[in-house]
Formats: sequence, C-alpha cells, structure tokens
Amino acid sequence: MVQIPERRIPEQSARRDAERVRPVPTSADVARLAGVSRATVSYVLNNTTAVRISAPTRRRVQEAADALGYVPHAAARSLRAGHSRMVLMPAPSVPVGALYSHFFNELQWALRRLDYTVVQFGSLGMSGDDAARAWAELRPVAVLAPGDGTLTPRGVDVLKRSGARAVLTIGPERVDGAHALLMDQRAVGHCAGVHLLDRGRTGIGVVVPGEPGFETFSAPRLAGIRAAAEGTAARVVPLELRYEERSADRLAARWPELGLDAVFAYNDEYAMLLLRALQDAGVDVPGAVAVMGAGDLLLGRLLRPRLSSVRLDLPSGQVLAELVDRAVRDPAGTPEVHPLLGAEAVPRDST
Amino acid sequence: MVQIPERRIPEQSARRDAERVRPVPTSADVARLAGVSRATVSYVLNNTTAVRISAPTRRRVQEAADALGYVPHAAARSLRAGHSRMVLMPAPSVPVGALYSHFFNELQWALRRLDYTVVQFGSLGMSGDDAARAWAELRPVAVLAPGDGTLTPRGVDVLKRSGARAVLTIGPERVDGAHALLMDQRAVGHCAGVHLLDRGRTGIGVVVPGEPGFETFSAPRLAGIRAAAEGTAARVVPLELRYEERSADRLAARWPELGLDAVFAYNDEYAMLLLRALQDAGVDVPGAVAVMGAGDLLLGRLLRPRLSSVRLDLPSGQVLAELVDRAVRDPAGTPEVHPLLGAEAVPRDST
DNA sequence: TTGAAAGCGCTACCAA
DNA sequence: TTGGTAGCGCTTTCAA
Repeated sequence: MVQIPERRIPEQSARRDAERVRPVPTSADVARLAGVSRATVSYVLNNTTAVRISAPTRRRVQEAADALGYVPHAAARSLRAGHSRMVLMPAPSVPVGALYSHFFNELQWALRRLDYTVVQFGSLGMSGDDAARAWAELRPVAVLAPGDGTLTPRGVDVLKRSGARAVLTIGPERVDGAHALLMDQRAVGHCAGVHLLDRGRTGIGVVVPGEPGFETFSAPRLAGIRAAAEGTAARVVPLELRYEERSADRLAARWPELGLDAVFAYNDEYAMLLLRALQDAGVDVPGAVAVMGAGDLLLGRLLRPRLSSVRLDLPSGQVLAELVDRAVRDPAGTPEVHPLLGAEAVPRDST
Repeated sequence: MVQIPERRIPEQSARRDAERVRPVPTSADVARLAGVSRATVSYVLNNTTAVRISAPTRRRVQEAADALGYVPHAAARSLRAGHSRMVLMPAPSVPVGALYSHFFNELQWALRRLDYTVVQFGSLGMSGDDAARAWAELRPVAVLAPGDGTLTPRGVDVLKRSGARAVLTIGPERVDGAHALLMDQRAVGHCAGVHLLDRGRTGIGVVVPGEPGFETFSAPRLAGIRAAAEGTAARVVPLELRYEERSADRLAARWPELGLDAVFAYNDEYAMLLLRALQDAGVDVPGAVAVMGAGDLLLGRLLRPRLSSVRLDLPSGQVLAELVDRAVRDPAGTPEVHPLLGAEAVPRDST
C-alpha cells in the first residue's frame, strides 16, 4: 500500500515561531548554503575516506559550516550510528582525596586518547536501580560504576540489555555480571594491623568515621585489621569519631579506661585529629599509644611525632583505560576481577 | 510526487546480525508484545495526561515493558523533543577541596530537583574552543563552565548558537556573553591583607604554589593582598613554594634575608607546610612572623600555634540552581554577575 | 480509546 | 564525484 503523504503543519513550526530568533543550524542548512547535498556535507565534515570529494566542494562546505557556526548534533549522530563512544562514570558523591581525583583525571585522559567520550553522571539520591536506569537511558558503550553497593546485579542487567558493552565497578565491592576494579580496603587495614602487631601492640583501637557515607570504606578496613589480629592475643576495638575537635577530645578523655596501646584511624586526617587530642590529654605518643593513619598525606609528616601511615597505590589511568577498552571490545567475556589498590605501611615516629 | 518505497536491506541489518544476541528493546518491541501501537506505549510510559488509556491496556503495556527490560532512549527522545534538560558542568581538573565538592554536590542535587539532568564533562587537555564545541555537540540546555579562562566569548557564542539557553561561568573570571557566578579570589587576599596590616605587619610574603594550574586562583589572591597594602608602607612579596617539605625547608632557610614579618599562604595546607618549616628553622611564629592560611581547615587548628585562616563561604546550591533555572527560562536576559564567594578572616594564634 | 505516520538531525547505501 | 533517501527511536498530531 502506498501512502500519499499529506501536507501537514508540523508541530515543530510553533516552537520554531517562538524561538525564531536563531534556529540552530543543521547539516541541511550547511548544505543549502554551500549548494550541495546533505550527504556531501556529511562526507566532508567527517573526512569520510571511502568517498573522494573535490577540493573546491570541500572548501565551500567548510566555509558554510564555519559561517553558520555549525556543530553536529551528537544525539542524532549516535542515534543514526546505533552506538556511541560514551563512557559513563559516577561522579563521586563523597569528597574525595587528591590521590583519587588525580587517578580519576588520568583515567579520563587515557580514555579520551582511546577515543571515548567520558561523561560523569551524578546519581546522588537515587536508589541503585533507578540510577542504573538513568544511566541506561544515555546508552553508554561502557559504564564505570561505583563499587560501593549502589549497583546491583539487576542494575548490571538493565545496563547490558540497553546496549552497554561493558559494565565495570570501581570500588571496594564487586557485583555479579560486572567486571570489577577492586579497591580492596581490607588490605589497608591488614597492612596497618600487621605493622602494629609487629610493634608489639596488643590493644588496637580502630577509628571509624561517625559521619554517614564512609561505611563501605571503613568496614572493610576494620575487617582487614581484624583479620590481621586473628590468632594473636591482640584485641581490636572499633571507635567512632566524628571529624570535629570536640568529638576527638571526648574520645581522648575516656582513653585510659579503654586500655588500648594502639590506634589505626580511618585516614590521616582522623589520625591527626585524634593524635592532637591524645597529646592534649597527656597521653604519650608513641610511648603509651601508637597512632597510625592511612593515605600518607604530606601534612601527617608535619606533626611531632611524624605520623605513621599506610601508603595507597593506584595503578596508572592508562592501564585502566586499556582494561575498559578490552572489555568493550569483548562484551561476551567473563567478568574479570582486577585488584587495584596497593597498600604499604610507612613507619614513622608515631608507632 | 509520490515515492514508492522500494524494499531495501537496511545497512543496520548487518550490524544486527553481528549482535543478534540481544537486540536492545525499543518501544516498538514493547508495542508488539503488548499488542498495541507505539503511540499507546508512549502514552502509558510517559503518563500523558491529555490522553486517557484504559486500565487493562495500561497494565499490558507496563508488563511488556518490564518483561523486556525496556529503557527509553534519551537521545532519541530529546532529538524528537527538540530540546533537552541537560545541564553540563565542568569536571574539575584540579583536586578540589571538601568545601567546593560539597557545594558541587548540593548544586547538583538542587538542579535535579528542578528536573534537570546534570552531567559532568571532563575537558582535560582540550583548548577552550574545542571544549566548547565538544559541549555544544551534546546540545545542553545550560552550561556551567569553569570561570578560569577556559571559555572564551567565541566559545559562549558557539554554545548559544547550538541551542544552549544559558551559559554560566563559575570561578574567578567572567566571560562576555555569559552569566558569571563569580568567585572573587581577590577578596580572599584582601581580607588576609587587612588582617595582617591590622596586626601591624609591614613585610608580607605571599605564598604562590609552584605547581602549575593554580594561577587563576593564586594570582587574584595576590592582587587582593596588594590592593589591601596599597597606600600603606607595607611591602608585598610573592614567594613560590612547591607542596613538598624540601621546598618549604629551602624557603625557610632563606627567610632571614627576606626581611618579612608576615606570610599569607595560598591555602591552609601550604601554610601548615611553611609554618612547620619555619619553626624547624628556629623562626618564632607569631613573634617574628605571622602566618596565615585560607580555607579554615580543621587540621590547621591542630597546630601549635593554631593557624589563623580565611574562612570561605559559598552560597547554598539551592540558590545557585535557581539562578541557573532563571537563566534558562529567560535566555534573552542580559548576562548577570553574581558574587559568590564570601571571605572572612579567622584570627587564631599564628598571627 | 487507539492507531498511523511524520519528522527531529544525521550517516551510509545506492544510483546517477 | 555528488545526490536522493531510508531509517535510527521517539513523541505527537490527526483521524478513526
């Protein structure tokens, strides 16, 4: 059956009326101005190699495009192409250290060198599956989701069914069906535990941030130190601390009754806070208590005694970008787990 | 003229062949499964109020969508609609403090409440105009670009011509044609300068980070302190410092010959670094030298003497989101400049 | 209450 | 070497 298209006034015309000011130029406008077809415009602007366009035509098209300020429409392009090169990354929702943000930038840079478009998408305040749906709507070729429990196996499925060729988590946890770039926080705790036990400490406090949102990091660190103490006579005691002087003072005040001779803080900042409070309360560091942080911040070295810490090592963004690229090229491959985080004790004067 | 569409094998079929495994479900698939038209599917899934769909049909469509794991295609949708609700934000390229990242999150959250989709787009290593083009390809309704010199008036024009209804910069500089959310770093320096002059200091060193990428922040802070010293007898001397102990030790070693009795560091971290180095070199703080930072970090209060600082105040994300929304609703409005950054000296023991 | 179909901007196939 | 045109997935108008 042949349909005879009737002449209709498209709804768009109304919108155009309101915004007639400056309609956004399309490739058709460029074609019109250059006196060629839209196909030719596409060939020229994309440097299509399969087709040879004469130099004069090429020039006319370029000039027309420049004159109009033409910029191609990414959505239309990827709709037509049936796929995109967009890699979706989570925008970190908690303030993140310089180490991690450096790593992030490196990864982004490396992905762009592999011709991916990196987009960060904040999903604050969405449940995991809602977030996955929202990501899926953008039809990314790959998703690098936080490995912090946000993403569920259902979420992974939603993403894959909507065309994501690779789903990777990056963080302390892994998820079925997704590749995992595993930042195993337990190693951090373990490493600290071993160091403190080596120093002959037998009562180890573990500072856990009182603020919400850190559980996925702090819990495995605690587990790691527990694992290190397993089979020894040492006790491991979690201690909640908020990042304020008052909270630290309170903890320091009841220190004697805790009977601990060591403490591993969530990170160097909490460690510094507690160290100062202990000193103000008259507790000798490292004599009576060994204090250890994590992250190996420069600032920790400024204290007296210099703060012992756990140095964290992240691989180069280059390596990770290649991992992502490989996963994209082989969508059917079995999910792999890549340990990402190296941890090493850096003994200084506080332990 | 009536075209009789010939039956062609669409190129897509080849692609589909390769990926036949699991073609991504479209609204047509949902329609087929539910035994209705694509229009009906759209009505149901979008809860279109103008059209009443019977409950049974509604249910059938929902079930079909769930069964297929259907997720709408954002690009197709916004292509059809002729506009999107995407707000493009720059992904910060330098590690950013907790204050700023909190502010960022708040803004993102508030924008989402206004029904915008917030997307961060890293533009590391692109020139300003390339970045603007790359942003424009995504056809965002609004762009919140860094006000750090990346964006040029040309860039603003490219964005507007490709349909962005609002372009705002957020940072220390403003750009012609764009609204500005101005974080006037000069105020920070000015504030520190006034405080140090009040304390009777007459030779003020200003620590400028030796690392690249901080110029847009550090230069105006220096200018601000110069402005404060204008017309007084005080000298202002820029001092380059890298964020490492060695660099600080070197600076401290040549301190006596500098003849300065005060120093304002780029931020609290640089201040703490230098303070420690000065103390190690036997310089009395605040007796011989007053040391002041910026950012009012908790860690600065742990030093002895407690570090004086400049507290920075950022408005709530809510307020800013409304600013963005207003700019979008009134695209023709004259660009406005909104001062964003409040600065206040917090005197402690180091000055 | 439901369906048919146009068309958003773009690219790639085929024909000229 | 260039042009015509189908069709990516979606929404919406108009007709039934």
